[in-house]
Amino acid sequence: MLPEPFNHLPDIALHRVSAELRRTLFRQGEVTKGLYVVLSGRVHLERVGPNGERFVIHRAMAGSSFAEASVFSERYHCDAVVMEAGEVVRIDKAAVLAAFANAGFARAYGRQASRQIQAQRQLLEIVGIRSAEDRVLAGLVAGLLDGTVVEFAALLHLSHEATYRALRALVEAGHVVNPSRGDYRLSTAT
Amino acid sequence: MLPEPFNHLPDIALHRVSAELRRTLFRQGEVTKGLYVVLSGRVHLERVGPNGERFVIHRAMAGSSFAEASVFSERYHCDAVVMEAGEVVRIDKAAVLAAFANAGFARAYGRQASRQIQAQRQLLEIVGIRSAEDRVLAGLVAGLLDGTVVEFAALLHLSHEATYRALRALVEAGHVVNPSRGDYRLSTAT
DNA sequence: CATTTGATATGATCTTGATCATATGTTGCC
DNA sequence: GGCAACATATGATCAAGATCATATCAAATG
Repeated sequence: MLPEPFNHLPDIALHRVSAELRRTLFRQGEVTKGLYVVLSGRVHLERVGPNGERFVIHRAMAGSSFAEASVFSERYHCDAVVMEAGEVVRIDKAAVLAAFANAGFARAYGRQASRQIQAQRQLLEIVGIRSAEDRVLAGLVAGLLDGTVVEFAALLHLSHEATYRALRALVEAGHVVNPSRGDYRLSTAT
Repeated sequence: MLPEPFNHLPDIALHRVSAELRRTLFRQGEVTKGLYVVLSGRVHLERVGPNGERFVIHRAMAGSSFAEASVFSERYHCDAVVMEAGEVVRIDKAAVLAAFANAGFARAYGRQASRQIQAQRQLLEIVGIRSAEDRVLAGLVAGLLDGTVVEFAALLHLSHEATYRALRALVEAGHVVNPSRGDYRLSTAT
């Protein structure tokens, strides 16, 4: 099943695409067909610099969509390369454009988009915090530590070593409690 | 005039709010009234930690909107504080929700939102690049240097000194040309 | 025109987090 | 049980960028 809001769309608009490792799904400059949803695997969006340098613009993981903006533009502005084989679905741009006439779809789209924007803004502010300790604390307040510390560290753009040390320092400062190995949470007291 | 897509909305939905310095427009936990557009001045969204630490979640500048997600939720999840006096407009959530029934508004919203998401994803990837030189180069490729170098540096979460040095190094390496003081652009040749 | 403000630019120093290394704990698997 | 893979955890070293300092240049202001 597709994630919101794309589950509102008719099946006719969906196309399973083969996503074997290293395959390029579309290239910068090509005419847009639509957006994509990653059901499993990973896809990188890359932009090519004037001298051929490749920059990763986005890493799409299972459950997320990419190239949403292509629905509103003529040409893709980056390349999409499969970094881990999996299932990927393409959704026709015409179908999405048409679906905006449906208020249910439109609201679902708006809800998803505004939440994502909010989350990204927050993350951008957090990764902008210089001090590892402050950054980790902000990440905790934002509720970003739900999986492993390693994942949390990657999200914060910190090495996991620095993250462990910051967590330890926060525990010693009394801001965080560490009830058991690998379990960190904000201390409610003081 | 309001920025897209909010210029599609009827005037009745708009309310000018007084935005003098330090004023709090809404607080975490309050019932949502709607989203806001900053016409001039600056507004910070702040989240308060369990021990009263304040974290900036977002800095809304002239021409941008904030609290868009409040349209889809019951309560504000952060505080909004005016950091620089200016003109701020509130837009009723009911009006926005209703406007999604209008395909023109819905598409305009979708276009704006998807572009913003794309831009933020790209910025998140760029600020995640450790090396100052690579980060600056990626920023240049992304076309982020349109204003001053100081603004560019802030966007990249780099000190402006480090940014100037990276630009100098890129010029010396032949990746960037510096035709005149303060003017940097990617070199097209080799 | 003199002054102020902010951007550009670069040098010197120092702090901090990246990196490398190592050890233990936990989980799943055959 | 033994092994592999990975998360947790912490120590040591080092490089890179932050910070502080200083100078020049440009534009705006009175």
